[in-house]
Amino acid sequence: MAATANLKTEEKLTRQRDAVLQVIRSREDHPTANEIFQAARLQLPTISYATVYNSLRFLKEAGLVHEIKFGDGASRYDRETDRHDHAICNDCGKLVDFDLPQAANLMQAAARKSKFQPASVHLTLRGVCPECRKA
Amino acid sequence: MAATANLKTEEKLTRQRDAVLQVIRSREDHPTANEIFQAARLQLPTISYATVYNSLRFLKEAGLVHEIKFGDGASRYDRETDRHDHAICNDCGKLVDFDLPQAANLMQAAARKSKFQPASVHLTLRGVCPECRKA
DNA sequence: TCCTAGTTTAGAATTAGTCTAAATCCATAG
DNA sequence: CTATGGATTTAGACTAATTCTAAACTAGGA
Repeated sequence: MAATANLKTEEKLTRQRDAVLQVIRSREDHPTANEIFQAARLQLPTISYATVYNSLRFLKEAGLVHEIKFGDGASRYDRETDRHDHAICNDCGKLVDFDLPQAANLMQAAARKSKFQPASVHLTLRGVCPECRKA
Repeated sequence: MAATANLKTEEKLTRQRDAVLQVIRSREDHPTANEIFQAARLQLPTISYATVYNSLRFLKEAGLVHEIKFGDGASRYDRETDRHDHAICNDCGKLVDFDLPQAANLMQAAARKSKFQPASVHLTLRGVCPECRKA
């Protein structure tokens, strides 16, 4: 029941939604909607593209997955829902999670400068990943 | 000639490219390619969509404008090319620039954690803008 | 069992951006 | 002054990601 712990009683983790969730939880990387669709189809051959998107929206709103958008192509989905930061490789596009607690501490300073009521902060490093550095 | 100061001798700031640059420089906000196209057409009625995109790529590579991608719809373009951070309103999508020099100082720490060779860092605050907070 | 609300499905529609090929521009060589 | 060729512009076709639509399906309560 761990998977449903965050769900309100009226929310249902249907077969399709669970399949999408399991795909994301089973992967180390950050799959796109299309990659999730391909993988989910192995379990549930009739699942449709639209259902994958519907399920992703549902899971996101339930706080079970995290969406990462960088504008470079498709959104990616992350099983890690705690606050964290990202590094993106300028050469190959590889996306890596890491946590820099100091970044979280800058939220108040950022709120002061921008006059926004803060909700979250997120730091993005752009650079070259270890693999591309070698090549 | 300030506009062309950064251009290599073989690069040309054509009429179309200059029109696109002037649109971006004349605005306080961060227009999308489509908004730039609409505005540029007032000056240069035959300019095409593709030329706006070609010009934006050219200006970006020349370092005269900055592209901001958040995955929420279209890329936005910014006349501010120095390093800076952004706040995005979760309610209305408003995008605001600010500079938090402390964020730049986290580049080395982020590089260490991620093992990337760092190129740039950028902090994003999500929250509610002053206008939406009132409403 | 029947009803209804919510969910899933397939495919059409939309949106942002890129590609292509023909037309045009413009600097320079003759 | 004119011809030439490389770069640029144009219009529209194309692609990729995502959302929308409407019909079919499903599960739980009366």
